[in-house]
Amino acid sequence: MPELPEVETIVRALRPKLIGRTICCAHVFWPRTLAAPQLNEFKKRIQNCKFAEVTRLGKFLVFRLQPQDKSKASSSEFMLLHLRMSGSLSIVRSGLARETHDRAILDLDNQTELRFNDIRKFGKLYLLKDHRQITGKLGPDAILQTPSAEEFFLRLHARKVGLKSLLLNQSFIAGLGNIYVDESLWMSKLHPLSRSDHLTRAQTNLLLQCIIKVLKRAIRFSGTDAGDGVVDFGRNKPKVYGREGLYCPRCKQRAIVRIVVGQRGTHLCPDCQKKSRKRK
DNA sequence: CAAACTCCCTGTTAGC
DNA sequence: TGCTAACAGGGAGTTT
Repeated sequence: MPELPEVETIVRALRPKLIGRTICCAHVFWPRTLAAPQLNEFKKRIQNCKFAEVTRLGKFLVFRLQPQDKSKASSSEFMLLHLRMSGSLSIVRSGLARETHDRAILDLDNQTELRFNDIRKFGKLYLLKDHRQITGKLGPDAILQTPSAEEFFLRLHARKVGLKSLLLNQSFIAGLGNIYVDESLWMSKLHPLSRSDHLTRAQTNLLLQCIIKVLKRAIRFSGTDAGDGVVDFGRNKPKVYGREGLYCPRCKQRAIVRIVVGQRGTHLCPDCQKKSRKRK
């Protein structure tokens, strides 16, 4: 499940291979992958565009494309891609047989292809003149736009929700998914159901530091091995995620438990992560 | 406003 | 062995 560190890793790998390449032709094999515009217009507008920038915002991949047709006005196009659960990208030499779950392919001008493969078909592709249309709904990117400690405290206190739900909410902070929320809460010894407006300044400061630490470590390791066989991003192993029944690596007193929070499997140490008492 | 539920999907796994 | 049902989950949308 690609979250911020995995998407960052993908961006870094793709950037040198894509910058300067021109798209010759686009193919979409699963229509619902393309969120906007319609297929005909997508193919027409993306053809002869050159990759000018490869970045990300939250979990969105953001490709800035420069149209090459001299006849057209040459304002940038933005191709946005959200990998959701099972999406992945690869660059292969052209002419190879299509893989089973390939949903879209861009033919490039150097005998290679950019392929989007997505088993579960949840991924979404956009081509937009103004990417703020989509990315404008995102909260600050956890790494690229890290909020100040004060801002973080105030925003947590502006809401009255369970911590985990809020950290998963991309309009609150962008980039965290199920794994890194569980890991960040464990590291900061906070309970996923603690209310966001009950945290002290010390706690919100610590939480912010832990989020940054967890994400940067994962980026350093090119992602996290969730142990689900879907993604193998190296040797960065989670401390609690997917480790139900195993001893907490910090206190070594209690086994990790799994609860459900907002329909998401949630892993925590019942000893380290006590739910904070309600303040009177 | 917050929480709960539904939908989109398919590979994996538990249960019979 | 072979089948079916449950499950996983990001995010948008709907209902309570």
